[in-house]
Amino acid sequence: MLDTSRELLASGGLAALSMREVARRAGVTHQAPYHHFPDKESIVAELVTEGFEELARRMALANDAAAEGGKPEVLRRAAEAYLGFALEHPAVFRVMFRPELCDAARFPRALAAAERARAECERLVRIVHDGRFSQALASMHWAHVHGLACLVLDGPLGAELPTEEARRAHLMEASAHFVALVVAGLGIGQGT
Amino acid sequence: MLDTSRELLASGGLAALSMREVARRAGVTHQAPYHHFPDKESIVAELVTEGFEELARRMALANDAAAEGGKPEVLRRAAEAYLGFALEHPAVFRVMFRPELCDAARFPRALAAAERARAECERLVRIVHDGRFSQALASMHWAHVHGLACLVLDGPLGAELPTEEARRAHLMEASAHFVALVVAGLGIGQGT
DNA sequence: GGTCCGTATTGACAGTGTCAAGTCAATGAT
DNA sequence: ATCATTGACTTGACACTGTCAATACGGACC
Repeated sequence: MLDTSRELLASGGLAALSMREVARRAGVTHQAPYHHFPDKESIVAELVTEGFEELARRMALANDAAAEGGKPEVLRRAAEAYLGFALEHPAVFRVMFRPELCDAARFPRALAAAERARAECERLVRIVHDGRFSQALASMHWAHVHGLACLVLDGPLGAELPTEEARRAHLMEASAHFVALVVAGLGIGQGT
Repeated sequence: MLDTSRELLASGGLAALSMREVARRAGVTHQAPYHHFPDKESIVAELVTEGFEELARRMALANDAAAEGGKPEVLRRAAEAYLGFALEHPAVFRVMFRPELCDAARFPRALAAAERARAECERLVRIVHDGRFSQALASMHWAHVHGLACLVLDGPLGAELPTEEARRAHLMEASAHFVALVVAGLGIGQGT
């Protein structure tokens, strides 16, 4: 059932995800899905929750690389994690950042999952900036990867980078510039 | 007519923008708008076009500050221009980056306007990086402001920064960090 | 055996975008 | 002056959506 919803969302975007269509694909009448989900928003919320959980998982894995690879490696892997998720699940990613589709007050699980991803972002900031943290710094890091993801999915970059490899390569190149700036900035601020 | 559409979009998001509602507000029947716009997509496309034109205008103004203020000032003003537009016209901004709502092939004007904004971004890169340009560099800069805008409009930042002043302040603080990194990176690469 | 509950069905309602045809006034050419 | 054309609008329909209401079925439990 959720699988069907995921397929619909992935194939035709949010417009293709309709209660009646998932019922059709399940071979039941249009009202049957309402016994498993109170309304359409609940289905979307479930997909959003799963999305944030998966994203947080990937971000956590990237942050765990701090021990072996050092700060540049953490930044590289974090970007790879975030952008990899966006490229592999574009439709889910888009829906995750449209709060009007999934009221936070009604779906605390979705909010908690998003909070988890955010916590990983905060962890990254502390790792990279030697324990220091500010919301502005976190926003800067998050905005970098998020902006890249948005631009390649729905912006001008997406139109002219047709293959997934081209997109990945371009994103990692742009991200490498950012990482270089950050490590250079760290080097100026102090040693290491 | 377009004014009504803008109001609806601004007040209740894309969901509130319906052909029948603009007809209602104009005091005519539901079919009348179809004599001025072939379909709903055309209205959205018009709003998107205007949006990109205004955005490009603001970006151009920011870039023109190169003569007086130097690179950091250009970067600051560019961020202010982009984020200011997003904060002042959130609903239009959101629609501008949802290509499924406005087929580029059908609406070349919208595409041209978007291209103009992009050209201003390229101009900024050349100004800041002493004439050098790469798509990856441009993506990095664009992603920074675009990511910030998306996060504050629809992401976790938006929920806890209720007033517009708080949002503006936070965005400019995050952006200042980025600008500092860029100028630091430039200082390392060469003199100046 | 009877009751309850989860699952499914049928049928309806309001709302949407959009097609098709018809009305009606103004305009311009013959 | 008459007539055809054009543009703005109306009426009426269709298919589609999410959702509410009432109804049926079938197994679990007392």
